[in-house]
Amino acid sequence: MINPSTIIIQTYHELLDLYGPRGWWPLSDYNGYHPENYELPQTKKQRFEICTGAILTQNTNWKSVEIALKNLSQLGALTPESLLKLDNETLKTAIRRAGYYNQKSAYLKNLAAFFIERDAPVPTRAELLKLRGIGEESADSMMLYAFKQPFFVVDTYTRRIFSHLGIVEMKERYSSIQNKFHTALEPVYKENERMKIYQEYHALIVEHAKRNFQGRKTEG
DNA sequence: AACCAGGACGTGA
DNA sequence: TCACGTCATGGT
Repeated sequence: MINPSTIIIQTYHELLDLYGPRGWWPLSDYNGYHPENYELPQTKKQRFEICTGAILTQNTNWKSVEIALKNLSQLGALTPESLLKLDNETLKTAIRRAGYYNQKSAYLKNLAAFFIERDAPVPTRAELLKLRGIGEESADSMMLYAFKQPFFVVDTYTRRIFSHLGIVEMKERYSSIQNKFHTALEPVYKENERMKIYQEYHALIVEHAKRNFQGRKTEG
């Protein structure tokens, strides 16, 4: 029987050797990615941009999200307060390229209202999950990249790659897969390091999937 | 020309 | 709980 923890740890090092640090999450203030700078984000505005991107990128190409974010930025609407003031048609037009603009426009306003009402700097995962439009993956992306909390992000690429490696199943429960990664990596890294490892690992998985699975459905 | 992109939600079984 | 349809635009 394969030991999931061994596979998870080995694969992390292999991907890191292959691609190097990725510098997620991209921020417009830094002209995109920022490899080996784990001090970001530093402002509420940057955290809001990350959470906005997390919603816009749901089942959507990141290139399209960049265009939508740029449109919002040009409207000066990349803060919770300013985005909330946009009328819905303007907001929908700005994010049109990212698809699902009817739902996502509503999701973004909910998100903005949450950012304004909440005074504490770090929300809980459960609080994020209560918001419409934020499921488990988006919540973890926000916790990990916007709020620097140690939650490993499980996406479809993770399912594909590690089902191919024989340690998860495609339709396995999200929490079950996440637990395998947490269980594997918790004993190896201190809590302070864990956040960085989870940030890099998810980014490396996406990078690897983009290069190897994009445009074809065969895999090696 | 089908298929996919850094998913989430509502519904009916 | 599970399977399936829906949401929408653009690139390959």
